[in-house]
Amino acid sequence: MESKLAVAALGALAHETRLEVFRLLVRAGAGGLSVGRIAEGLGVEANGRLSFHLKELVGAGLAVSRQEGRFIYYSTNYPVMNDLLRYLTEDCCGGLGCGEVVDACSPEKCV
Amino acid sequence: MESKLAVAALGALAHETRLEVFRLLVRAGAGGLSVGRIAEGLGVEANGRLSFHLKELVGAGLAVSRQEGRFIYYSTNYPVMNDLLRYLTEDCCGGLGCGEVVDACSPEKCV
DNA sequence: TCCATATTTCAATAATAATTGAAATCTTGG
DNA sequence: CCAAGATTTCAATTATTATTGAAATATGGA
Repeated sequence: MESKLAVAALGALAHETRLEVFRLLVRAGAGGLSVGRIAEGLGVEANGRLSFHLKELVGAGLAVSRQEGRFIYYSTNYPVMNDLLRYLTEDCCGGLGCGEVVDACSPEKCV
Repeated sequence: MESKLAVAALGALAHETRLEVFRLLVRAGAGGLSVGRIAEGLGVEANGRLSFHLKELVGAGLAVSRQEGRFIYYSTNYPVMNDLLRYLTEDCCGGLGCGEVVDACSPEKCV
């Protein structure tokens, strides 16, 4: 992962609402959630502000969206999330083997 | 970890210089690096700007500093780093066991 | 087609963070 | 104690990001 992508992703997460959205999506798994469900999960309205924050997460590469009927579903971009975590912990302690993130979450391994 | 602490930590990392400082410190391990060495590792001057960024990392809980002789050493705050990574991946996919960060780096386990 | 639900866009304003350069502090060897 | 290296503080300026509210678009069912 490039430094600029990581900065963009971290900047997107450095906001209370977006961080909660991200965590909600991580919990939701590969299927994701509609905007309405996200708003519900956060206890906020599905308004322009939420839409803006969702767009920011997508712009930073941390989420993807897809249209399904009249709903739009957002879901975590797991490969980018894993890249980001790896980038943060890379070569920890000079590579002395004290543990490094490989894949924090791989939805394809879910039961 | 509380949401506000996570936002502060992510905000501190969402900056090119600070992110590189953090990664440098992660690589350096528990002993950390003096400000001069950090500047060297980044290819910048040890000036007010770098000092400000280091203070930001400490303020966000991601690093700690200690004075040793006429040098000041900064090092990663590993427990906070691990908390942050756990916070981001918590209950991934609803807890279906697709892998979650436990401890990305535990310097006490280093060889 | 028309309506209701779902979601986004936009522009103005407000708030926060980054950069600069110069001066100040702190530490130890001579 | 003084000088030099190491690091920090501060205030002014500039740049970036967030919030608000209202209007716009898109979709599927009656």
